[in-house]
Amino acid sequence: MQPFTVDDAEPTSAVLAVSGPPQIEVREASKLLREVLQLTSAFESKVSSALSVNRRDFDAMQHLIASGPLSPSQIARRLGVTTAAATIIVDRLTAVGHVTREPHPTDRRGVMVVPTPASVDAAMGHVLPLIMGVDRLLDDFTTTERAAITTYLRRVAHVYQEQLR
Amino acid sequence: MQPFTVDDAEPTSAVLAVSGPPQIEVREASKLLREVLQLTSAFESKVSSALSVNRRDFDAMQHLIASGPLSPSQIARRLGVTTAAATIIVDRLTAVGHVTREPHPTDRRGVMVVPTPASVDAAMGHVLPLIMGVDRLLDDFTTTERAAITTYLRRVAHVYQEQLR
DNA sequence: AACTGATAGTCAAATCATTTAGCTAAAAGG
DNA sequence: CCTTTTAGCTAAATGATTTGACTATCAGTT
Repeated sequence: MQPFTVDDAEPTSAVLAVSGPPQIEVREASKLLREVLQLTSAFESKVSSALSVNRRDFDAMQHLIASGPLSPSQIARRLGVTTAAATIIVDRLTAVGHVTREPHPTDRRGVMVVPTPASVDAAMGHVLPLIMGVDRLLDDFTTTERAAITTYLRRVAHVYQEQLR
Repeated sequence: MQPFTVDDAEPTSAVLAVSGPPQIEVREASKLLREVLQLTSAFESKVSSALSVNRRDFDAMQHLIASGPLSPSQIARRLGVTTAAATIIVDRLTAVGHVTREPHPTDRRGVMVVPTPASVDAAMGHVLPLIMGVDRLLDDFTTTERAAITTYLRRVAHVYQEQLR
């Protein structure tokens, strides 16, 4: 059995759906938000294998691309792993040429992990169409609609942050 | 160094931000969407450890809770792992009492993995406040605003699906 | 300048998670 | 029946992460 088939066109055998899912009723928008979450995960898996790295290493790459050079400890903090793990992640990324280790200019203990331009470009090639495609959607809405969408998302983020403490 | 600190109140040393992040300009909403994605991941990690399971096993639980009893192969398909991995996931979930293995009523090869009511309740206790908190946000918008939000999310999902082929 | 405590990065060994490959039993379709 | 497919499992191999060192450096005290 190989992993990663995304179908799930399961018959589900509606007859057997005794003790089925508990019915939590939420609105369309809430369901769609959840769906986008799932799709993101699938998308990132796809890009990861396109760049020949595992999900975790790609996650590190995303941070490096979004924020520029980071130290191994910063990477560790952002990914929620130990610094030992970060060392190994940087080892793997270095091995495939996605990053280089540069000496930290002022702290001689430190290391700066710098994404290579070629890899940034490669990653961008996969990710930009999505980012831009999503951003362009906003053009089809009126100013007030756009404002509502932004406010909604800001509040969603806020609810998440609340629940995170 | 322990994992999972969520702060990242890094000084970032604005001076050193030479070769900084490439500036891809997108609108507020797009950034917020990305932020919600990150927060979701943090939230799920938190709930996972509250339920004493790893992220993957919690992912399986989410599917079981959302869809009701599933076979190990269905779990494997949904998580994108091998059926061997699914066996082990179900082993671990069984060990901590989150699921039971029941014989499939009609297929004697098959197994139904059933989430235990207590664990469903426990998981719901963590997840429902978030789900409901997010869904309630919609009440503060007008009908047309709500429609815009829903349409936006539907289209976002669509763009993701496009990029997934 | 010399001490102390914290921080940065790494390594080796142990632990945990997943895949690969192979196996048995049962179902499904000629 | 007979063949092929499907479901689930196991054991061994591989991968990934943590734990617990250890060294070098930094930053603040005195």
